[in-house]
Amino acid sequence: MAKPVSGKPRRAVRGSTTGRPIMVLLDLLGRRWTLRIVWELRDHALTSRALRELCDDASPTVLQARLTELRQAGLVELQPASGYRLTKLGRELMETVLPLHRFAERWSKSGAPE
Amino acid sequence: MAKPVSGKPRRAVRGSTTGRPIMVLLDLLGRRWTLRIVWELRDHALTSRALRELCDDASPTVLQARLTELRQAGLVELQPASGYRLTKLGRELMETVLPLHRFAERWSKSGAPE
DNA sequence: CGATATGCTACATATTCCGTAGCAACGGGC
DNA sequence: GCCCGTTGCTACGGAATATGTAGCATATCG
Repeated sequence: MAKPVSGKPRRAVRGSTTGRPIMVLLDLLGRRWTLRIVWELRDHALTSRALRELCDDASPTVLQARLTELRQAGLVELQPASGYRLTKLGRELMETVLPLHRFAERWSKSGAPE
Repeated sequence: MAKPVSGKPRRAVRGSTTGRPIMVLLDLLGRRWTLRIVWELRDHALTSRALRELCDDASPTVLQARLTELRQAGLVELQPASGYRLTKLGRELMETVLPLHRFAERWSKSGAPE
């Protein structure tokens, strides 16, 4: 485990210059694999490698970056024993994202690209 | 690339090789500006240029690409008079995404990066 | 005819992502 | 001790995307 997540401040988030929370959030979630990661962690902790497999073997570089971002955002935490998992806050996010599943089903039957 | 939206199907969506609707959807939404676009269209139609301003002046290249994807996905349509707006399906998506706003507020007070 | 606004595109530059490989640290079995 | 498998994580070069600026064709208004 290299870095205590608190390390670098760096420019808040890409895009969204306003700082409005919703923009920061949309910006954070609108990155490759971020939503997917949260989704895969929805009901069990996963090791970094298990997570990678579930994410179509996305490259560890990005996954690691996303995981760091998500940890800085307080949505994901790393448990020495079990691996990565959603924090309480992360689980709240999951709650609000879950309905997407039902929508996706409806969507795939009406307008989704194949 | 001037394409009538119905033109080519082209490789379904990046990543998500499974084809499960939720993956396709997460993949679609997990792209730069996609979520933001849907958000900005949440309750009024916008011309491409107005949309651009609202999206921190993102480059027209990506926005145009995203808009095309969203149109192919049946979530956004272009009205000659009023500009871009959500379809019925797009509005349903918006419904399921709206709770993010409230979450973002809570989040910004507990764990968000500044 | 301008003048203005629309949707959309070209192209070169920056940024980001991918894929492969590999590291250091921890544990278990022997 | 030693080997072996697993963990989290990183380096690096090439591929894919995004950015920024400019501009096109069309349409609408005066």
